[in-house]
Order: sequence, then structure tokens, then C-alpha cells
Amino acid sequence: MNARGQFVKQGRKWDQVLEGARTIFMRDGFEGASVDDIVREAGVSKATLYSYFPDKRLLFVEVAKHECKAQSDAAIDEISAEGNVGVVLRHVAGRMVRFFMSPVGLQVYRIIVGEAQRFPEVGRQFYEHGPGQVRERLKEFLGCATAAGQLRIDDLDLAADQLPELCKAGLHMQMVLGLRDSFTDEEIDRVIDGAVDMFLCKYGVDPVARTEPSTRA
Amino acid sequence: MNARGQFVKQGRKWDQVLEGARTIFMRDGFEGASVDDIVREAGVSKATLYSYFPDKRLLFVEVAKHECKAQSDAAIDEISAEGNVGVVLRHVAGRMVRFFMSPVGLQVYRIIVGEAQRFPEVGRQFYEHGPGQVRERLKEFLGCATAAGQLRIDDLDLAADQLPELCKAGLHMQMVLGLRDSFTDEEIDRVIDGAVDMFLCKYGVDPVARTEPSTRA
DNA sequence: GAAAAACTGAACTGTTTGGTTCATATATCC
DNA sequence: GGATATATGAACCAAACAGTTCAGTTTTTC
Repeated sequence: MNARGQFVKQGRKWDQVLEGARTIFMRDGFEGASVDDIVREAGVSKATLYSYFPDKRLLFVEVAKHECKAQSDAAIDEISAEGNVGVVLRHVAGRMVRFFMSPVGLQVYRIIVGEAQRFPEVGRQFYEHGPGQVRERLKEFLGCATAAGQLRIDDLDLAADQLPELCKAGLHMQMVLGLRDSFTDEEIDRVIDGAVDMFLCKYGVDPVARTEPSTRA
Repeated sequence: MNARGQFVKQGRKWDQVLEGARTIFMRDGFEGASVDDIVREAGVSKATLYSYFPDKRLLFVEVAKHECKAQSDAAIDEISAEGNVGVVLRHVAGRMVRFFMSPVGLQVYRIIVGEAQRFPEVGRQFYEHGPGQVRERLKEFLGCATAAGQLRIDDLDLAADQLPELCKAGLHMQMVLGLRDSFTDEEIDRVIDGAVDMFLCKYGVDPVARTEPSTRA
């Protein structure tokens, strides 16, 4: 019997390695993280690590994939909630903003962007397991809402790209560049409200009151 | 007399060094670029390079600053053009999209994002000489247009953050991650039109026709 | 045309790093 | 309890790289 169930055919220290790698990569970036640091953190020998992962890059891909999947699953659940379109959109926007600004979200983004050129499959895997998933689900949701007459969207692909982008407005870049390391709730809500407001202004069926600050969650 | 005028007090090879560094950094990234490659490309001795720049990082900062300034100056000029607000906005949006997607724009972004954490001043300098400049000018423009009754914007800061973000919609991330290396003019125009359209829908004074694809340049 | 400033080239240092190897040890399974 | 898979750790390797140094050469300056 095993604590976390089922068959653990891979070596016993697999999880340790992954967890250690996650910690060090998140702290030091890809180039900055040395394999020796990782094995020390993981409490594992170098030989063990290399018996699992033929090289450092593969190890990182595994960590990133794992991290993305966890986050995008959470976001996707959010989209599945029923209720007023505006309310769902606001929840989704809130989740996106919060993820874009979380330490893990920022750090994964930083590393991936930095390494995507040298290792194209890293970028692809990240996209497919993360933003791409959320995008598909969002597009589907927007399609349903349009079909139900709650939204009026002609280009679903474009709309599904615009919302996440609006959720970054200012905040994301400033954090990625290290200009700010946190924002007040007011600043964050302002961006979320602004994003949903603008989105509904363009795609909503009713003429949204333009001065009203939109409903809060 | 000197070909490119005035006093060239700094060593004669300053420009060569900067140009060589630009080439190699753009090709290989920051960590990927070796100082030996740079001096070879620049046709300069290592001793010369180190007599100008005490270390690699400083050299890169100089290159990035230079590159940003050139681009943001161009964008700022664009904003100063007179005429219909919608037309100016479309020009600005077009310039932004084109820059976000240019090889230099992408590569500078990649490197800065990757290194901003380890070297905070790199991020700051990049922002202040690039996006920050454009943002200020854009905000000013939006303020004027609002004062002139051509737009109706209550939060200029937010609006000035939203437009550039809308201009990225989908395209930027896919290129940064290396998922696509080019887009058709149709795809690009779609994003530009979508951005300006949405922006005006929210902030325009007249109820913009929602089905019309907006005017082309 | 001589003094001063700028540049060269090549060798060298010191360190870091990813990755390998292997004899030994520990856990797991039947 | 013996066989098999898994893990250890410590030494080791080869390569790369930022940065230094300096005796000698070229360019500029006046």
C-alpha cells in the first residue's frame, strides 16, 4: 500500500526530485538553478536525478508542465460555474489576474519566456498545458453565452484572446519587470472591473451603464 | 573632422562594440551570448570592450536602452499626428502591434523578462526608456481627446494600459513562446481592428457601429 | 615627428557547471 | 533470506566563460 495510491512504478524518489526542482527553479530561474542545488534541496543524489531525467531541460519541462496544469485546471473549473454572464466573467477575470500576479505564475512565465527560444518545445508544452487550455474553455463558454443570447460575439477566437490580455493591463508587466512587487486590492479590482466592463461594453447585449463601476463579487 | 560629427571623446570603437553586442545579444540572449563572440563580431579586442564596460551586464543595459529609445521615439511621433481620433488610434495600435511582433521587439522583451529578476535595474531602465515613455504620451493624448469631447475616459491611467494590452491579443504570446513565427496581414489587421473597435466602443462618444469592421488605414 | 592615447592579441586565471562513473548500501519483493 | 531494483556519495571530467594582464602596435593630436 502506498500513501498516495496506485502503482508507483517509477523510483521512490520521483516526487522528491520534482518538488526540489520546483523549489530551486522557482527561486533561481533556469540557468540560475544548478543541478547540485536541486539535488541538495531534494535530498537525493545526483545519480538518482539523472537516472530519472536525462538532462536539466527535461526536468524543467516536467516541473513547468505540472505547475501549469494545476493552475489551468483551477481556472477551467471557475468557468464552468453557472449564473449571470457578467458574474462568471468577473470571477474568471479575477482568477486570471490573481494567477498572473502570483509568485508561481510570474516565475513560470519569466523562465518560459527566457528559454522558449532556445528550447521551442518548452514554449509549446507550456502553452498547451496552460494558457491554451484556458483559452479553449473560455472560447467554448463565450460561444454558449452567445448562442444563448447573453453575449453578441462574432469572432470568438479574438474575444477569447482579448479578455486575458485586458486582465493584465499594467499590472502584469510591472510585476514581471520587477518594478512593483505588489498591488493594493483597489488597484487590482480596478483592472478587473475595467476588463469586464470593457468586454461587456463591446460584446454585451444590453447597453451597459457606462458610468457604473460594475457589480462586485 | 569626423564622419558622424561632433566630439567623439569616448574611444573610437565605441559604436562597433555596441553594434556587435546588439547583434550577438539579439541572436543568443543574455546568458547565451559569450563575450568572446561579441568581440569577434565587433572586430574589437576583449581588452577594448572591458575598457568601455566594466561588465557584461552593463553592456547589455546600454544596448537595450539604445534599442528601446529608438523604438519608443518612433511610436511617440505617431501619436503626435493630428486628425480623427479613431484614425490616430489605429495608427498607434498598428505601430504597437508591429513592434511587439518585430524580431528586435520580441528579443529585447525575452531577454529583459528573463533577466529582470536577477538585475532589477535592467527592468527599470527598459520600462522607463520604452513602454513607460509611450504610455505617458498616450495618456496625454487620451486626455486631450477627452477634453476635446472626442473621447469619454474617466480613468486615463487604466485606458492607457488597456490599449497596448489589447494590441497583443494572442499574437504576442504565441510569438514570444515560439509557437508561431509570423502572422498574415489579415490576422494582424483583425487584432488591430478589434483593439481599436473595443477601445472606442468603451470610450468613444458616438455609439460605434458594432458590426462594421472599422476604417482601414 | 614625437608624445599621448587608444587598441590589440593572446595567453592566463579561477570558477562554475552539466553530466558521468562506480563501488557500496539500502529498500523491496517473492 | 536471497535476489533484484533503487539509491548513494564522492570523486571526476571536460568545457565554457567572465574577467585580467601586459608588452607591443596603431592612431590621434599638436
